[in-house]
Amino acid sequence: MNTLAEENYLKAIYHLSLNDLNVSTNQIAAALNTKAASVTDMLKKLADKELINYEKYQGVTLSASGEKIAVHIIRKHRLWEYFLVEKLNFKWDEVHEMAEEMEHISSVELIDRLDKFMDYPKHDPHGDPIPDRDGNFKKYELKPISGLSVNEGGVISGVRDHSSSFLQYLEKQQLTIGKKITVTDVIEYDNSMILQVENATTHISREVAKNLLIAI
Amino acid sequence: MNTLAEENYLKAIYHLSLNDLNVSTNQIAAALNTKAASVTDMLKKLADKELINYEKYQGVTLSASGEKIAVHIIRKHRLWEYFLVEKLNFKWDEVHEMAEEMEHISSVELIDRLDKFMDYPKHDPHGDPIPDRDGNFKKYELKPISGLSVNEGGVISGVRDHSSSFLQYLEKQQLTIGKKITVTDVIEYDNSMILQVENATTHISREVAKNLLIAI
DNA sequence: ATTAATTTTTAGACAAGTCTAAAAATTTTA
DNA sequence: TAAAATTTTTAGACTTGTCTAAAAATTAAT
Repeated sequence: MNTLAEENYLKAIYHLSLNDLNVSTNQIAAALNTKAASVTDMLKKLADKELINYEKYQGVTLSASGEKIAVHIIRKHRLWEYFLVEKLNFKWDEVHEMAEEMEHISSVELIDRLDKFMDYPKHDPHGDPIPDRDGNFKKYELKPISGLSVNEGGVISGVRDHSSSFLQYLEKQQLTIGKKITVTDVIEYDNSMILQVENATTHISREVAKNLLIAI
Repeated sequence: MNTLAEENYLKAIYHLSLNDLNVSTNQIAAALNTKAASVTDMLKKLADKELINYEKYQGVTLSASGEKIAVHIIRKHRLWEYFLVEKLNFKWDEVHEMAEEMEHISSVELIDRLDKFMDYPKHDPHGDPIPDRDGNFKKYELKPISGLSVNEGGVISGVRDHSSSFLQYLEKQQLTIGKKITVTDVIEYDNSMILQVENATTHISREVAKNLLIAI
């Protein structure tokens, strides 16, 4: 088995790999709130275990086995988040920290039974897809609302910022997963947007629009 | 917060304290599968934090705050065990190791909601009482079957050995929590016992009888 | 009541994971 | 394309929790 620290590094590298093919030491340090020197030390260990492909100064990618572990951790994280919201009635902005701890519970059988208990949910409370026990999940495309023009719209299906302050803001504006929105106006000056959300109208900044995703 | 190692020491000291007023270094080392020297080191740290009362060579007791932490960990352990058996359909002999990991999840709110979700169970799958959120629970008396004479009996309410081999054996003999038993014979030679268990008859060794508990 | 056996503590070492400060490599800029 | 800025790595140190070996304290035995 891998240590807690190793699991957190693999997960961070996985997430960063979605944006950049090669992940840099500094990116990892920022994501894990640690120092570049510490990251270099850990990268050597992960490379020794063949969980990453690492060449000095060139950044890293996950190996097949490293990615498998990362995806399994993400599966656990998202299933526990679903459990916390659907069974224990937490709000979507309250569950991330708890799931950060729970994702390290090791039993595979446990997580498979939890999956079955909840009837194999496909997405977590933030719209992120939940990998199945083999690590497969649709990496289906989402795009930020910021790319839409007037009269375009779609169904809110995910977020790029998982911070509780952002999620609380969305909740208050009724901008939650599954809601249908249409862009009614784009303010040229600051690129903010007026949205029609079911019966209501909301004005959101470009910053918010960039972090709010709809299905393509 | 306390580290994983600290939590495990507090829990071990709590369990050992049920049998002996003062817990020795060697007892702790045996319980945690570690060396006496390591235990001494940790006892100093716990004493610095005022979680235990410790005087060199004299063994330890938990302080009020140490006991509170230990009981809370036990609460979490037993609630997770209940969850695993009642919601995820694990067997009573399969859940201990998983609960050993889950008991360290820190959120108090999570465990209180889990408690509510399961409708405030009073006992875990092995008959051990579950402390409430304030740490209160009936330390009601159980006694081993080995102390019974012919024609005496009671309801199976707990076990002293939580090993999966023992639990599997009991399961096979139908000697599970809630079953009513009566001693029909005691073999003088080896102190083994013949039990009437509902419609069946079973012959158990003294070793088993000492680890199987009934309500007084 | 000494000696012997056992238990517990101390001393010194090691692995994991982190840090700061400085050196080396890479990238950017002029 | 050489100097400047940035990024990454190395070197050495610190903390936590563990270990072995040896010393000290306690308990048991003759």
